Amino acid sequence: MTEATETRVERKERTRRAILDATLELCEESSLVALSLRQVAKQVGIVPTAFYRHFDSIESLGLALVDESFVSLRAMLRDVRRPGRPGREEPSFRDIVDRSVDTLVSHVQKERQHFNFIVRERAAGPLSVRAAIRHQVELCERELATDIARLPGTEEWSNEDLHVLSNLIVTAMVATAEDILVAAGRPDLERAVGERARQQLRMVLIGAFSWRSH
Amino acid sequence: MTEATETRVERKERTRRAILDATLELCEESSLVALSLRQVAKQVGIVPTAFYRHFDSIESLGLALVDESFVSLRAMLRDVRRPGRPGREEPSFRDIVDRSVDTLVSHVQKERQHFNFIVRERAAGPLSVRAAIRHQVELCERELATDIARLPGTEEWSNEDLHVLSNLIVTAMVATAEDILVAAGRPDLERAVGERARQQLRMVLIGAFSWRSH
DNA sequence: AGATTCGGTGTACGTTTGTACTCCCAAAGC
DNA sequence: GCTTTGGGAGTACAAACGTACACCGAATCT
Repeated sequence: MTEATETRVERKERTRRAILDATLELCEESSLVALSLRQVAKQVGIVPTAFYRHFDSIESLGLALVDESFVSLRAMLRDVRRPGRPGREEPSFRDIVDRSVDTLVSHVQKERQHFNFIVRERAAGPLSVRAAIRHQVELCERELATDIARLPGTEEWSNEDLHVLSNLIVTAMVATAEDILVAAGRPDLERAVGERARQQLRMVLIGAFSWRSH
Repeated sequence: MTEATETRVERKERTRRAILDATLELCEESSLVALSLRQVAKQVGIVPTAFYRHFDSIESLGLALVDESFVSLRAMLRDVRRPGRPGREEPSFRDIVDRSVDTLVSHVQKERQHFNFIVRERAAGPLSVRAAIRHQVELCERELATDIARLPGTEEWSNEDLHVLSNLIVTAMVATAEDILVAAGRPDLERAVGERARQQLRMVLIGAFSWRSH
């Protein structure tokens, strides 16, 4: 118990991780609802019934993966939000857009399995998993709305306006993430998707700001 | 053979329809990849092996449903595109947006199963089904791009610009369709989703047009 | 040192799965 | 009227499924 072997919980955690990883891998070409407990067990290298020591159903496994995936996604959002170089005064829209899209693209590539999982299960997972993902995405929209509210020129937008805009942006970014996943491995395609996302984001922001100012 | 009984092909077509309908119904809470041939057969009321008389796999059944769903969706697009009253000169952006969103909302409600199927299988279906849906959506984007190109003020946009915009619009409309499906049965929510889509579309159009004109 | 906890194993069960095979019989073709 | 055709029924089977149960052995606790 001193330092070398926390082996009991340690080992359990290792198997748990193996289950999560195996599931992410198997989900790359299928979906949670088409996944059997036995497939997961085989991939992990444990006997089927041992699965229950960690999760009591595929569905609760899915909920754990949602949590994990959004931890990773929120880390990305923090990266985007991190203010630019301290010397600079106000980063332009263009700077914000460029950094945001770059962060999204590289993060999706780095955490491909997590994004793949979310995109897939968001539409087709077990009901509770879908609900959990919808909820998390809504939280992201709210966060983005408060970020936008801090931008100069948005002082007198209503909450509803803010949310309409952030919903559109999140929607476009989710779609971009999907396209990056589809384009995976073809660097030219990936760059095209990123460039398109940049243009779209700029367009949306221009539209939002020039609309609000009548 | 005169008129009363085209019964041979007629009957076959009837069973085929029953299979398609049963699949759409079963897919409402699951997904093609989690669907078994036997479930479908039971729902239809035929013996499992009879399924093969009509499709040689769940996957090809899915492809048939994609075709069928997009026939329905294209009918909607024709409705949107149908020009306003002949007397009127130029319908305003606002008119176009309002009619488009209204058409989308009512059509999604009327063809709930088809849209549900597409939204679900687009992300989680068998690979070939996903590819088929992506292809059809791309066709819709191209159609929309040529529609936009006919609008006054877009004369010197590049093809790429047109496609970036139409991609954004289609993305937003797909997301709106998803939200309508989630909101199904709660009329106030449904109206809110429609209203949000209207605002977003207007925003996007304003952004696109004021961006292009420097 | 002895008792306990618990992650993992092995066996066993009743279901459900996809599919191969043979058979049936009414509509279609001759 | 006899033959052909083809959608559907029925039987059959090996494989994979979720899960219940008894069991094991090493890390943990007392």
